[in-house]
Amino acid sequence: MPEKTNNTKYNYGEKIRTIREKKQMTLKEVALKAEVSESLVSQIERNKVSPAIDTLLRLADVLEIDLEYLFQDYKKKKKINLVKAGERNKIINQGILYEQLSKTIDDDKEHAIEAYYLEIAPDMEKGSKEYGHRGRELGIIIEGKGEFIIGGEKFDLEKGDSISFESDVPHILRNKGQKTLKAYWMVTPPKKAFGN
Amino acid sequence: MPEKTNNTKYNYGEKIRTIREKKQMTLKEVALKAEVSESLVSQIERNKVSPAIDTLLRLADVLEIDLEYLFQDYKKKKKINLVKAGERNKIINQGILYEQLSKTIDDDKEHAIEAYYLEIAPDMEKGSKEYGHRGRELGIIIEGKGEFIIGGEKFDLEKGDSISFESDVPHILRNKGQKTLKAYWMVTPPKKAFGN
DNA sequence: ATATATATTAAAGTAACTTAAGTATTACTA
DNA sequence: TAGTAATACTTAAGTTACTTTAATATATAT
Repeated sequence: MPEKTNNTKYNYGEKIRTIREKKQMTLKEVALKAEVSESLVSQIERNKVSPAIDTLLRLADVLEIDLEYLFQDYKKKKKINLVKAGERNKIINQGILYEQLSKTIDDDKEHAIEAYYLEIAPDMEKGSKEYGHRGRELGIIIEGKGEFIIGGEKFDLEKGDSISFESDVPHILRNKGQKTLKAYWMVTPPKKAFGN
Repeated sequence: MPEKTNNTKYNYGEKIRTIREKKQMTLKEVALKAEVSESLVSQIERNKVSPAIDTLLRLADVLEIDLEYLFQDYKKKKKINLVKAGERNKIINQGILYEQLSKTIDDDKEHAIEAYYLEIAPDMEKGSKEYGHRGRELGIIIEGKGEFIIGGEKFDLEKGDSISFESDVPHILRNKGQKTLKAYWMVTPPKKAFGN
């Protein structure tokens, strides 16, 4: 009869144990600081239980790690990702041209930077309705005149201007000129970095 | 007698409820997809319980949010950072011109993207000096011809090419043309380290 | 008013968590 | 070479609390 184990996917138990051992701390020591029982830490590290989030937060605090670390995929390969100018993947969505500057590998979006070259026709706009996506965006205007509205503020953007902001604040980029608005646009980290 | 509530610090319950309502999903719908009871979701959203991490992961998945979002501090100011074309901070270092595309605010290491406009004179090169710099970089060639050497591989770069890679792999960008090599360059700062 | 849908509450269940005892390893002493 | 003690970790049983089932409330609509 097989033993019960949880979360083979992330295996955060082993990660916790590894970190604890690197720090040369004992179960007792960690348990004491986290104000939980020594036994519980042992069980968590061996994936015997699915701890309460409060418990996990306390352990992460004691071990000085981000929760994110425990749930990130380690299949990540340090791939070098070259996209030639003529081979950009192009997407047209609602009157806006997106050219991908980093390849999207099929089964994942593991790029720490998602980058696009954008073309927005006159009077068209690019909006966002992302909730809870922690991250930051940065745009660089290459050509044309734009209007950027974010969190009640309005900015006029011209060639060479660059703007960066938190992704989860609703924002709109609108072409206010006569010509096509061209820009580079970057998002980091990509959406859905972990937790799926 | 005051009601029992957990996690006043992060208040992820309210966040979950807010996101669910924005997505116009019902408790039942979320519960069904996450394979937990409707009742439990209700209790979690009102901070009545400290859910198991597995439960929380399922909810995050259904709502398409990062766990991290639920536990980030909201004291962070979501600063909007506009740099006008003519007002870029310029740095010249070893024959290379760097123009900052995002302002560096003193106490703030929170910029997820550090961006530069680069100009490299013929035969000059830009190397990576910093070791253990975790994170990712992305470059876009605007003009000129370059040679990019990373981890034993060599790439020829031309106008419009973009390349991204892990920062901690030693790399060199060299101008191999007759004209000035122009590029945009982006760096994501490292996350909180662990164990070292 | 009846029905339907959404959210909360109460109870019973099950699993996380604690306490306490157990094993194993290491170290010290005779 | 034991023999004892101390340390680190695991296991077992009891307690707490998360989770579910089912009932109740509340609003909206037919």
